[in-house]
Amino acid sequence: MTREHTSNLTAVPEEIIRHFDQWQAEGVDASNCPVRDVLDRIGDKWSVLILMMLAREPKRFSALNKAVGDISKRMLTQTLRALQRDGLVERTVYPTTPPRVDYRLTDLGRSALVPLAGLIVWADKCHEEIRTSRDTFDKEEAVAARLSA
Amino acid sequence: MTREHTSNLTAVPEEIIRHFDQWQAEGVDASNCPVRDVLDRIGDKWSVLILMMLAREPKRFSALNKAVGDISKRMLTQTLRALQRDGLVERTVYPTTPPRVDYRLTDLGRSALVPLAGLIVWADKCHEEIRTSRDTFDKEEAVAARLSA
DNA sequence: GAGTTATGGTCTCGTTTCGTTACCAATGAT
DNA sequence: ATCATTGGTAACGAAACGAGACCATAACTC
Repeated sequence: MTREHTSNLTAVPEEIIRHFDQWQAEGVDASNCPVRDVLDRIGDKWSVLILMMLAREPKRFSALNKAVGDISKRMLTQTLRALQRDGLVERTVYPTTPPRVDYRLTDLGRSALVPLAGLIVWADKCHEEIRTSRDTFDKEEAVAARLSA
Repeated sequence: MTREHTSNLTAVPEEIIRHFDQWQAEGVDASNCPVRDVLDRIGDKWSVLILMMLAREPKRFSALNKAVGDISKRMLTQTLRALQRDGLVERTVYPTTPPRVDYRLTDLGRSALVPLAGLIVWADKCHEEIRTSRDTFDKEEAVAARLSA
């Protein structure tokens, strides 16, 4: 049993766990927890995606709209405004006609991508296992439903 | 050198950026992007919080309810079911009266906490800067609104 | 033996948020 | 004169969310 294998799966830094413990003791309401504050914002449906899309280079509104595919203009506007408000994204308007608007990451936005990259790698690695688990769960649920009917 | 500054302080691994580029080329619809699949799920309002709360040890439903504070029982149930379905959390029922139900992280759930910890550290470090940015943005917006009125 | 308490939910209902579609202003091309 | 293009807004129906009432069961209290 290599230590490497086990600890890769289960090594949550003790320091972080202590952090969690502390928050837990106080109760992590939105009002008193900075992590809540930040996670509620970028933890929405589109923010992470858009940060990803801007990683390499600035993009125009329409390019983002096309890159994400199933986002509506409404939500794209809304998400970009929120990211801009939080200082993760910068908006530049060129007053031509038709107008041209560029969105680019700020330093803060780029810094966010570092931890997000870790999450993305994890998601990519584990999504197969997750899908399998979902299938199993749904099948069991279907069986249970049939029994109770 | 297309990008002059910034890469010293905030290095996003080139490998990750290439990943983004690739997805971008195809357009990241929910249907074809594994990261979307996973992020849409755990990127909701409560999942990350609950994973955090379970980091140290299993917890009962009521303990989670108290720890998170402003979550409703409805959403707690819903979130826990989703996490269970995805195989991140395990649910154990002890058929006593009143019933007792434990929730604990699976190995997969623990493995998620590693990248999440990175995100949490980032959030903790940057939330002050983000708040400042919000204040500035809101103030400017207020000025703009007054001008246009 | 009636009332109280405790747990882990579910149900209902009103509010927020989201997604879809239509529309707009300004200009250059046809 | 009409149409296409860009970066959005406005309005409306649909879906998700939050607050609170309710429930089953049994042990304990009076």
